[in-house]
Amino acid sequence: MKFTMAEENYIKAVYHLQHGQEVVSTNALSAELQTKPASVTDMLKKLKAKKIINYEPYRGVKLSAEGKKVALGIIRKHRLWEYFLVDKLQFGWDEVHEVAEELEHISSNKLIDKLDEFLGHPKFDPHGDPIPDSKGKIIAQPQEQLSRALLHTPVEITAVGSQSTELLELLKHKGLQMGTRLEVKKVFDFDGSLELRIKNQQVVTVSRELASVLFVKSL
Amino acid sequence: MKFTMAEENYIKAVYHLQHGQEVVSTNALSAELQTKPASVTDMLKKLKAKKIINYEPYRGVKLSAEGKKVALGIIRKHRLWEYFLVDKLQFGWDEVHEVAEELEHISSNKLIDKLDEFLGHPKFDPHGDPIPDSKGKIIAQPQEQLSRALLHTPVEITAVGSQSTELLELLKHKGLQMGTRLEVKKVFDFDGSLELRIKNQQVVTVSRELASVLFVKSL
DNA sequence: ACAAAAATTTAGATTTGTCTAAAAATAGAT
DNA sequence: ATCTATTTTTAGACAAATCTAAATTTTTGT
Ligand SMILES: [Mn+2]
Ligand SMILES: [Mn+2]
Ligand SMILES: [Mn+2]
Ligand SMILES: [Mn+2]
Repeated sequence: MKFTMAEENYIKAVYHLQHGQEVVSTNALSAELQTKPASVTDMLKKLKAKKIINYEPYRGVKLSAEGKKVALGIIRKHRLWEYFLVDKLQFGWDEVHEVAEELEHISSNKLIDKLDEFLGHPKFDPHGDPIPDSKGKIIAQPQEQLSRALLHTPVEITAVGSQSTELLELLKHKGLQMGTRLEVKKVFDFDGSLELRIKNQQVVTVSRELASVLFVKSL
Repeated sequence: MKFTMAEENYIKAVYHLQHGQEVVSTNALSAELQTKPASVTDMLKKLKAKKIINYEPYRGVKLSAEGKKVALGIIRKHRLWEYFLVDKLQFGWDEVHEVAEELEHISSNKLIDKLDEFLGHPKFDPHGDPIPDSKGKIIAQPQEQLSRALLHTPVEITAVGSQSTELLELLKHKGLQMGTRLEVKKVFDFDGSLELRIKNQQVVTVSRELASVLFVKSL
């Protein structure tokens, strides 16, 4: 089945918001997509008619099996294009999300499979998020939040929990990026802020908010 | 100024149809874009309001200076993406037009300039058409039709005058492509068909219609 | 259990891009 | 010069995606 750009953006948003949640609310979609709740309701009816979502009025929404497949296809495109932009075109990892937001809607499947091959079948995008394969299989990575990491234990940043320019600007300023190695020196109970030592470098302080959207793995 | 996908497709169509012609007719646009003449009229009013075209009812349409700039920007994107698909992703030159038709609408200028650099600033697309530079400058290639080439004179195919699958299928079958060297052995007055000797290879016959959309340069 | 608050849906309108059918203008032929 | 055929525009309608305002349903707090 074919989908419009608007439909694809809704499908992807339901997928992202569904993580952890049982069902996704109209308001959550409205906030995510920057549209009014009334517009969301209209689209949910349409996607229900296409059997992409399970939806009952006032009861929230979930992707159908078919809907999950479609979502993973869009996410695959999004992340492969992001990888391309950073790896081949030398974009900064904080500049690619907007562009990929458009590129993910190019319809050709042949294109995306050839791109995948050209890039060497990358497993993770520049933000550390796993890239689904052509069958829609995705690596479920056990994500450990930096805010829960053990003290004095070397870890490496493997993913960030948001693509907002604001977050990426802050990370760049603090000298943090994908693959940065560090350890937590101290956690302050008053505000939840953390003091980190970046491998062989300076000590930086990060807020509770920041530490909760940074994911790490132990080394 | 920003343009919708539909607007961009109209602007590009006017540019292409304008070649040679003084003005472009509503019907010509209707045929090129596969829409009804009434729809074309509506869009022409909109583009006139945006000062992209010069248009008077019943008098035909021409691009304004601004419109030409916009058209060249879209064509630049289209041809760079075609080059990328053939050169980096190993697409056949007959498979890229449809995909580029979508990719040309990705808005980021930074993307297209970085792509240009990545590709090594190519001057011609896979069909032999010149690629405008970032300022909109385009090489005006003196195109010599094969149907007008001198007998027994070695020439090289430099461009094809259409992107239709039908044409490209025929060329593939005859063993003709960009850069193929050949000479015209004979022209038959009855139907305008030509007998060609492909460099160091077999002799093939091509119709008048085919010879008129193949462009060559003398060697 | 019920009233108030919050969330969601419905109703009706708008924009964009398209269509069909009918009217108007232009071009072509005698 | 006039009639006819062709081209083009206008008028009115429709689907997609959005909005605002109002109605409805669900949730929450006492
Ligand atoms: Mn998108
Ligand atoms: Mn990403
Ligand atoms: Mn196009
Ligand atoms: Mn081309």
